[in-house]
Amino acid sequence: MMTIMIEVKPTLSQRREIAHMKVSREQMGENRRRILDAAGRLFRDRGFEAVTVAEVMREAGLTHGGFYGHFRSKDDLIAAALAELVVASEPGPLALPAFAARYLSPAHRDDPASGCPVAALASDTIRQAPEARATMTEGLRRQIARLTDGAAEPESARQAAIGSWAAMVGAMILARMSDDPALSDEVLAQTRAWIDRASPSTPAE
Amino acid sequence: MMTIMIEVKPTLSQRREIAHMKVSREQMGENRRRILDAAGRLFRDRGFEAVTVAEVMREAGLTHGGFYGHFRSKDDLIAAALAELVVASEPGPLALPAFAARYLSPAHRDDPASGCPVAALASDTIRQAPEARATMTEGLRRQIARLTDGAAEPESARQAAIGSWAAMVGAMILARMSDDPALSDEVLAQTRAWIDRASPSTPAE
DNA sequence: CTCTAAACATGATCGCTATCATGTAAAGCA
DNA sequence: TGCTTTACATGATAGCGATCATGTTTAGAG
Repeated sequence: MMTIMIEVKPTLSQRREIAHMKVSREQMGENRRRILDAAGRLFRDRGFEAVTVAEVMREAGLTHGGFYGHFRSKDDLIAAALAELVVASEPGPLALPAFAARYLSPAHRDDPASGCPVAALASDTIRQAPEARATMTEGLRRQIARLTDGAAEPESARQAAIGSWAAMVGAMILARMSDDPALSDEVLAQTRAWIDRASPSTPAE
Repeated sequence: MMTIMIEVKPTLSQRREIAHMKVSREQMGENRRRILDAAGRLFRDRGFEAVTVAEVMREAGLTHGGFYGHFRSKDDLIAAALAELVVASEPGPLALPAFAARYLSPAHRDDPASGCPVAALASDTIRQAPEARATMTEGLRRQIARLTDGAAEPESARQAAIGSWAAMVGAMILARMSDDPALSDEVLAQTRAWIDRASPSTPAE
């Protein structure tokens, strides 16, 4: 779930001086990707509601008018952006203690925009359109699968995967919610220790 | 955190036929409580943004005009409603396995409006005014205290309290997010089992 | 009992945002 | 090369929602 940080500083300067133009099909595809990427970061940073369509387009280096040439509606963009975020994570196995250590880091807490979409958007998704919820549910299945991949005892591994994944998501939300830095740090560290203690010992990732 | 469900079907009929009136100081206090109660339920159910001031007032049996006689702004209402929700929970100790069982129930999942304000509103609070975040942080401290109350070894108890509280909040959010009932149920059950397994065995609540 | 202030209802206002309407120029086909 | 379509820019539109303005009545002070 910890998506790889992608640096996309769009070369909007290229388009800056030209007014009214049609771009190549290739450019259009890149523009669409830029929109999705900007949306993914903005949504994680501020939630679905607080982000405006115009703002996403601006971040993507375009103006608000062209938006409806790419997406049917803002809800459509939300669904597409979530799918992109969930699909973007590679399906490789995740060894629990090492993964938890990375996930529960202050760096991750302090940078929601390029962090886990579940920690950032799960609550918002609850009230979202069915398609968005379905995408996140599929992401949850995949995450459980990744966390149980290569386990000896499937049953206890599944319990550990679900339990520690819930703890990671909950801890990240609580840590971001807390305005007391010490308590916030402690939530991360203690949850990490808690997961380590309860996890079947696994070699490094 | 699991607030007691309070049935407040206001006797607005009493006010229905009367137009333009000043109410007694006592009535005003009751009205304020009604507003806070309605806000607390609506916010938990649909989040801060999706709930309108007019809607809260309607639910409280009043009209939107009187709102600013009670609160400075919607943000002020949010802060007050959160404080009410967090303070309302009695400070008694919570024995972990029993509390987790109640918390991680399908009934709780299916009724956010009268359920835990943290599971419902923690993510929303992250982007809220400082006062709201401070209130929730204080609530987190209290919750940790309640979960560690009466423990033999303070250190490991604190770790267990934080770890399992994070797991409970995370599991509730994931369970509400999932559109697959079976998976949603499983998240609750497995997280509960995970907490039980990792918890120092405690007698019944 | 009078008078004043309070508490709430009704009815604006004002800004913000999703979405649509129109124009333009270049891409891509014939 | 000329024509048509398209991708995007610019400029509305329209509805919603927080907040304010005003009026009315009665609680509460004297």
